[in-house]
Amino acid sequence: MSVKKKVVVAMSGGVDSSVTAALLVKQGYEVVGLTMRLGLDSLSVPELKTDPAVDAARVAEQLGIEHHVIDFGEFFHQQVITPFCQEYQDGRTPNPCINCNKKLKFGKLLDKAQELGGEYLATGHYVRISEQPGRLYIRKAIDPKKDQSYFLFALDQQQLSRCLFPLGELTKEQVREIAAELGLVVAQKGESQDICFIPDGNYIEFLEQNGIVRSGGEIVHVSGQVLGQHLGVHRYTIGQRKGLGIGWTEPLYVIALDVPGKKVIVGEKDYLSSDSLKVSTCNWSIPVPQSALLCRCRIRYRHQETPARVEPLADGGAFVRFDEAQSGVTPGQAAVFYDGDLVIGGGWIR
RNA sequence: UGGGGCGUCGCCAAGCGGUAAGGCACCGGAUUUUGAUUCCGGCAUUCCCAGGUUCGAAUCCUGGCGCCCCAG
Repeated sequence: MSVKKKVVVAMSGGVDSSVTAALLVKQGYEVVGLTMRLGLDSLSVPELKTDPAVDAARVAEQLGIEHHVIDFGEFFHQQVITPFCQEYQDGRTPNPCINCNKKLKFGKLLDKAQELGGEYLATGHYVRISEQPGRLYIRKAIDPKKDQSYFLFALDQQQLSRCLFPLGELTKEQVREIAAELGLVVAQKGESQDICFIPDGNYIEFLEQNGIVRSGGEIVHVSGQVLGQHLGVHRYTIGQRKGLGIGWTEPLYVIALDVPGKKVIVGEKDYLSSDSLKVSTCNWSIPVPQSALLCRCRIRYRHQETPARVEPLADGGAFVRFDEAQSGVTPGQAAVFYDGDLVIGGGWIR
């Protein structure tokens, strides 16, 4: 009873993971901080002058906990960056964060946490875990504005059983207050945003510097009329409006990408609507359903989940039909299924 | 070289004598812990050119220039 449970906290040097560590210390855990290096130094913009590992170490020192830094650069590149580029190459729009959570944070990093003797791995995600008889579910965070359940849908029971998410019960405001009260050195840091390995947000440039070759083609209206030229299908994503450079009577959006034909198909907003979609490689928190079920489905982060009927397919995927057509169903993004606050499953839109 | 129509921001387009709407595109910003989306702001002292009438013209007149259509 007096033996403290050991928990490893993934510390990024930001406010959230720092408070996570602080809370766990307060709760009586033996906390060990662990910071990943992802080999992004060369990718980072010079303005990001603070080294995450240094900030994390300073916080760890403040909290009086052990802290380690580990280099996962190669793994990250192999498991996250490469697939990210490949998806764009194939005309899809990837969500690298989900993949990173599955493979790196709750894969490789979790393994490392266990090596360090950690019973759990804690992160600063805004999400909760709900334990039902024999099952663990990702549950939405208290703070709807910060909820990150969508990003964690791919975790399996094994992974969930080793996670701790203290921030799921708090609002961002509360987290900031705690950081300030504790006088954490990172209390004033801003929100992170964009894809972590593309700090300036210019993913097109990133792709082209990482092997994707510009290969131009036509911008074609759904009616067949050629409206212009583009420098590569990888520069576009479904639902995109900006950057087409076409003056039209109405705004035009990217409706579809034709990789073999090197065509970007555009059309008026109505063409973005779909009343159904297919997903592949579903991950379920509920027992794998044998028949269609009704739930709510979110097709992108910050999408208001909408009523849908999910029909499992023999290949491990599922067919999803919405009660009301949704705009901008995008291959490469995840469709996540909810039952109230609980994530019951999800898959990759294809 | 007969007849008709038209020429306003990169594109579409209001205006019809009273001192340049709007949409698209573009640019900037906000929002955003994926990509998009969305939101806010900016964007023609000037209306094909040159004269003329008028207190005043993109709007009227004259002459050019350039398109388009129908005809021989």
